Amino acid sequence: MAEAATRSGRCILHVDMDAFFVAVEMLRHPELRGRPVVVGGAGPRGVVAAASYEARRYGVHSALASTIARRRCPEAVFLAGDYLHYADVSRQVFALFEAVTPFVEGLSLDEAFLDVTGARRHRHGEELAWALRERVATEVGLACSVGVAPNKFLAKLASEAAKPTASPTGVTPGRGVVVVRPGTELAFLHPLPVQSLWGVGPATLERLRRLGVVSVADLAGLSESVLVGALGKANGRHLHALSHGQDDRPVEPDRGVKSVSQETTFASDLHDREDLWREVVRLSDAVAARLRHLGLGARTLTLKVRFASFTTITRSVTPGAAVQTGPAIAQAVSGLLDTVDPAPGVRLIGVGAANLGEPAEQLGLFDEASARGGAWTDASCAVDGIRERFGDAAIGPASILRDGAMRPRRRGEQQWGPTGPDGSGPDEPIGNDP
DNA sequence: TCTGGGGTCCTCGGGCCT
DNA sequence: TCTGAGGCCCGAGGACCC
Repeated sequence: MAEAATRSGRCILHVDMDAFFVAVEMLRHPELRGRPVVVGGAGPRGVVAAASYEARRYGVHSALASTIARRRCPEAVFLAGDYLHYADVSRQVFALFEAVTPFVEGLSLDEAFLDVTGARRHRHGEELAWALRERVATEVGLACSVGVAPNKFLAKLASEAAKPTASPTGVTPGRGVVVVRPGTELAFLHPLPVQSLWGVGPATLERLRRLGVVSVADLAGLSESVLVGALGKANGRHLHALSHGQDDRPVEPDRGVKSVSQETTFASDLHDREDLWREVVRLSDAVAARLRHLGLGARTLTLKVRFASFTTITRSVTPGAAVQTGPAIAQAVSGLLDTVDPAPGVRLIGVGAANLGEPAEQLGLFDEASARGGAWTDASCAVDGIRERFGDAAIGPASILRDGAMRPRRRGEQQWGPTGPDGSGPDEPIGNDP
């Protein structure tokens, strides 16, 4: 079955930065090297975004509640994180990727697929992987792990196998580069636990366990019809193909944005509709600014609410015209907010925009401006210009003002959870100083 | 005091139309 | 006029990923 994956002769690299956010912080704070370091939300509802391998020895990992992380590793240095700086460093790293091949598909700031099938005419895939790893280390100062394989999903598994590991006894350096050669796909793949596969999360794992599936080999032993019956058509077919090493998805350098959203978790639950409305206006404004930056409008708007019980609901509306201003989005979402009862307590609220396309004209406040294409569009462009010159905090919707204080927030700020009740959060490393 | 933020994709049910 | 089938769109939510 691996033949299908190799017949095309593709060579894909998956490059994954090692503990990226933490590693970037260590470039700025060399004194932190060798210490347990955690980047993430430091407030009562924050989560870990990244942990150094020294911290992982204590069972600290990404998505772990910060409170638990502190309990497990009290001596760790906790950093609030600086998303914008990480994005800057990411651009440097991606520039090195693009020097190897134009076919680079970024998955996140710290991870990408590279199709080096063409570049391989000059050098072997493995040679390219080692050279790239070396360049990232010498020119940016960061470590990465690279998987080399005939398709994307095997390359991803290979890079995982190349990574360092941490256990209570210590940190074991990774192999750096792992190659899955054509003809060895199934030997590499089948011994792995089934949850290694892309798309097998807790829910799917539980269903597979009921079928007696533990390893990828077990999965490969089931027919496609059995998997479709258990997991649905798309997921069943997908996992059946993966279990046989088959993955024909191309590396896509320009994957367009499909949706834009912004959400926020409150340090303490909100019960008042007015408070929620202020947040909706602020989030709508932020989403609109990003839409304008992308030159897109949204036809579908979604309100997301997570209650104190952690149950989450979404409500969406498709008014018709594609909008890209804060007031237009807030207006559409206001009707959705009216259907929500905040009495039980709301811990998170979010505004999303989907069904993206050419922006339509907006309803205007002023006739003259409306006739020219929309007052809110004009006003929003002016706001964009002010923010460009003076920063995001310089201007915002008046309706989010309370007690004379606006609470602007930049994109990427507080990426990993709310700060304390007073809005404070650590900017400098906290924990036991050296 | 457990559980963030930003995405993508899929499934399912209901409404509408032919 | 009624009914069922099928296609399509929309809304809601689940699952998964980094």
